[in-house]
Amino acid sequence: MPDRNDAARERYHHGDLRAALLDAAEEELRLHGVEGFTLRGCARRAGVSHAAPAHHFGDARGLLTALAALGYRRFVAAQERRKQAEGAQGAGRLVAAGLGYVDFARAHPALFRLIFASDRPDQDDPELCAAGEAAFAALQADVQAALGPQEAAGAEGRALLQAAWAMAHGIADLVVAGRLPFLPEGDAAGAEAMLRAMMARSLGAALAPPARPS
Amino acid sequence: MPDRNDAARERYHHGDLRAALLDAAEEELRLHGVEGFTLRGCARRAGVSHAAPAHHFGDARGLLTALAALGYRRFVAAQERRKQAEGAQGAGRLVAAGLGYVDFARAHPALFRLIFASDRPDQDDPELCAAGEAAFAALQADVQAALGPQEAAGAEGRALLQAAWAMAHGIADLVVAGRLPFLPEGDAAGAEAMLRAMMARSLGAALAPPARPS
DNA sequence: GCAAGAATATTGACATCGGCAAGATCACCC
DNA sequence: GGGTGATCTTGCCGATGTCAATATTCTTGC
Repeated sequence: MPDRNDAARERYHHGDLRAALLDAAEEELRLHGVEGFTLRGCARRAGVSHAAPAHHFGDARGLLTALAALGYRRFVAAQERRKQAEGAQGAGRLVAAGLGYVDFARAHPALFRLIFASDRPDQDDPELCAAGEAAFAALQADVQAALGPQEAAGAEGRALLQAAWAMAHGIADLVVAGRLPFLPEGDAAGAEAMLRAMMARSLGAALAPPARPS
Repeated sequence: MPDRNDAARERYHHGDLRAALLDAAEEELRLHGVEGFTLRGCARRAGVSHAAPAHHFGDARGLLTALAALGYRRFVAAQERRKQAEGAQGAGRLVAAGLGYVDFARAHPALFRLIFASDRPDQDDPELCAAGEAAFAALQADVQAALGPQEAAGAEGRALLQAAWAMAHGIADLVVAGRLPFLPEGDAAGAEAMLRAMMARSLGAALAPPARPS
């Protein structure tokens, strides 16, 4: 194994082309969007021939599926980061998760669309399915934190889960599309307060059940 | 003008190729999605050569832009239909509009994605801009109906508008993606009740301001 | 050590796509 | 009824995704 780190790109065998292609694909996606994504462009960016990706991903769909799965895991991580950073408890975890949802969409708009609004990834792929199920499980756990295991399993739990999810998703998708009209551009704190208020609204009475009714 | 209705497809000049191409494009979009959309496929479906669309729409983007504008107007009409069918008043108009929003997304998923989640239409196109502004104006009018012109112009009006929009959009986009887990498939009335409850949740206190607090 | 086979990457080919240019056909107007 | 502009076709080009054939390198067994 004669050091393959610096001289990797000069050799016939790349060394870690799979990871390099995922990096290249992410950058291509960022620059050109899902609809301008090109397998040959990825290969060029990674410095290999146009047919090289096939050995690692099969076809373009395979590469985009792997990228979507990778992005999905980062999406869950962004929500987790928010929850931990805020030390959120109870229903506050749902609010924090929603803000993390939007964080991810703003940071990686093309990846967000690849995951949620594209037919190109293979939704039956086991890795992608697992990533999606992990995201759903985290959401269910947050609903439990908000309502307790008893309520969370019932109709109110389902309603809360769907409402929080739909609100977060709607905000995120509209932000990516540049269609949230009153979101302040320069004012990060103001924007955050607005998003927080929108999330809180979707939670309804769940936000402060043990407190007095104001 | 020797009757051009039945024999139109046999002639060198089509007669109304622009409209025929829009029909063909809608069907192609429905079948293959935005990402599988093909200008040549549209031309084939309309029974003309592959270069014919250029004379009416310039390029593929032009055709998709015109289709998006057309779809946007239908999208507004779907919301209007709901509001009238329910005879909705006050904040109920926002709920009805949200249900119309979802109606459209379910009936025309690919068109919905073309409008809200695609970079291919030209968002600076005057016709498309006008359609978008009409949709926004209708939403503003519904907020006025819910809060009155006074409140609607203030911060609460902006918050209500964005919350209702984001909730409706989130539901619609998740439905199109097949990701609303608890939406009953066969039970139309149950599904409608669930969507209605989600919309109502996003409106917060605005739903029944003149009534007693239950 | 080293040869055989597997893994990895390249080259070349093909069908299809979007867009352009040149030519054919038709409608309309004076 | 002839000309002019609009409409449509044909042919072409570069780019793309995928496949087959080939070249290079790694690994494994002996």
